[in-house]
Amino acid sequence: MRPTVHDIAAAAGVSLATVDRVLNQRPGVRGVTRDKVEAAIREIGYVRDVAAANLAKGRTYPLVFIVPASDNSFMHGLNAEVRAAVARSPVERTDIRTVEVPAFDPAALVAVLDQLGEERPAGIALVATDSPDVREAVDRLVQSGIPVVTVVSDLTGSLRYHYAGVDNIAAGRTAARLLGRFLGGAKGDIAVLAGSMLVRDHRERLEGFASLIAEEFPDLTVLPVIEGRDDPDMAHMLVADALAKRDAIIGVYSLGAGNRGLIRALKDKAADRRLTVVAHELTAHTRAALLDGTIDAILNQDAGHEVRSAIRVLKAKADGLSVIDAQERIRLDIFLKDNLP
Amino acid sequence: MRPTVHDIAAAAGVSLATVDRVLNQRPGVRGVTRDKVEAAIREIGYVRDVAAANLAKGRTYPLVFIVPASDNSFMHGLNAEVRAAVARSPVERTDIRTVEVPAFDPAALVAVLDQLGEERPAGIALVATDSPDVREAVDRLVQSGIPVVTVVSDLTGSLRYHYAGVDNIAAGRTAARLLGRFLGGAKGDIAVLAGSMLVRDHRERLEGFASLIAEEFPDLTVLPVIEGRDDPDMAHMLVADALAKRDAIIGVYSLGAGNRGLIRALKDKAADRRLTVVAHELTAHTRAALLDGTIDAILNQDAGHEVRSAIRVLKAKADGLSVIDAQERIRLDIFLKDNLP
DNA sequence: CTGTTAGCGCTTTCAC
DNA sequence: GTGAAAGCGCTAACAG
Repeated sequence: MRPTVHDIAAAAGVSLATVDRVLNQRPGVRGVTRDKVEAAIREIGYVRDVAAANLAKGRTYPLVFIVPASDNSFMHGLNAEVRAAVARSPVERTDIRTVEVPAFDPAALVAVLDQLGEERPAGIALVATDSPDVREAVDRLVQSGIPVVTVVSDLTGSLRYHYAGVDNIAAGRTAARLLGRFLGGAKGDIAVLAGSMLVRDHRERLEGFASLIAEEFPDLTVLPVIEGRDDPDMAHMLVADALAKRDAIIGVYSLGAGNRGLIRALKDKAADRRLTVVAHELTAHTRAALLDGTIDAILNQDAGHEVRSAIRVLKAKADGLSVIDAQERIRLDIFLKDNLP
Repeated sequence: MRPTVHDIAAAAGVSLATVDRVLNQRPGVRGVTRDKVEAAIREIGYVRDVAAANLAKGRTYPLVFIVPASDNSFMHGLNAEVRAAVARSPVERTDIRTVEVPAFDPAALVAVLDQLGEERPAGIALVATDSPDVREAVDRLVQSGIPVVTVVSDLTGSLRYHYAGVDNIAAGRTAARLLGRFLGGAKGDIAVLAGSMLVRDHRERLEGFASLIAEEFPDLTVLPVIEGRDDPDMAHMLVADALAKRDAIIGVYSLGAGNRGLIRALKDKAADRRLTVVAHELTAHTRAALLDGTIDAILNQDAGHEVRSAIRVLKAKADGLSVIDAQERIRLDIFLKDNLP
């Protein structure tokens, strides 16, 4: 049988209450007593039973998920995953609420964050829009004792506790190598479609992509980025336009969302020429396009994993527990036609 | 506040003990009473607090992990992950023991399985060697009430409860497409290195690989498979031999373990010719080879994920709980130089 | 500062 | 068949 608080109490010659105070670093214990108890804990090899502790506390953790109100499949998927987590929350002693904010709008995000500072939930997860104001708002929250984790897009330089998302520079580089190798030494232009350079994930993907192309595929030219604001219609228009104007385009890298529009534009052109295409985010649309050959490879981040990970990390933090690092690493999935889930 | 057993008892006008009997489908309750309680449970929307239940039961789950005693990095890694799980087990109310069996030896595996039938652990995870005897031994266990899950290599047609591993046919097809596209339409032979055709995972990878090459890359010829028994030295010898004999080899697919030997053979030949290589399993050796350009892509299964998943599934089964399917899907990781963890 | 006591939600004797 | 009561390991009032 594992040692319990009773064993510690007996070994240290104190009461349960005192053991509990030491265990939870609560005040009201003399230094000597504390030392005695701590020694007993160590000698006896005690490990706290978190389940029992949580049962006794009867506490549930109010968590808040802030997600952008973007009308694209990726964000819909992310929302669905958060809802699934909400459905599971009674079992997990969490009480999750979601808040929608306009996409790419730092001011709106700051307003929500500041308001949450009043509410004081046990933790906050957000898809960060990268701006100094947001960074400051997050830092205020953290300093007031509310742990914050970023999901999908990070906020480096801030005090956020954790980032549940992929390494976007690596993602860009991976896309570049895939595109370069699939093109097999051909010479030509590459069109890049992004959502907005305001979010860090998109900026980083572009950066990684451009640098690897420059380093290893000098015959390829990366054209100026097209910003489609993750909006299908806008993406369609801009890509169609680019393809019409530029005959030298032999490949496309779509690093944001709104791929529905991209795919439409590619199909319009299908008769004219065969492009090699790498896109981000597996959705119903990109999946179909991968299967029918319009897209050659899809890079993906598992939104479900990101949401579950963010929650696990926030909960562990609240419980003062550690997590399994490997389990919280969000990997970059590469999907070809053959390994779709 | 969530409804508890007390609420059910009150609503149904019975005692806690009776509610508990109904909840755990134990005998000793009249049909009428049972119905009354079940109605109350339904109306009140009760969900059992598993943590509390487990606390009261004080039960821990004895689980057994059977792993092959293969001397290659992948199996070492798998072993390490099992040990890590063992280290975590006090916290998770599991009591995990590992048993080593000789690799590719159905008889030895059967002996161990039969012996475990006596011991009656709460669940068994094994890396299956595919043979009718093993299948029967597993079926005997399952029929005697011990849930069994397969890890890494499956045992289809058996009564195993779950498989924690990748889809190996898809893995083979993915390797084929990657190799085919990287080779960019070249004509030549492809050497295939496997461990043994006795394990299902290797057979399936080969099958997927050969079929996709045949379908989509008719200019490539898949040579008869080389069986290196996942042994570095044996692999080295056989591959070196094949490369020396066959000048038309332009690509290599290594679908098993023992890549240390393969890499050595490839490096010996490095001066002569540039091969395109896809290998399975990310280890210190394959990682280095990917970075230095000896290997072009690595397909991987996350052993840590497999082990954790097997345990979660077994535990959930023992607790009568359900799992999050997406979380238990073991994906095929594709690593290029740029997205290594 | 320290100890006593009564639970958290569930299971499990042991009576009736 | 059914119920009362004790207890799993921990926390939280409330006394002293």
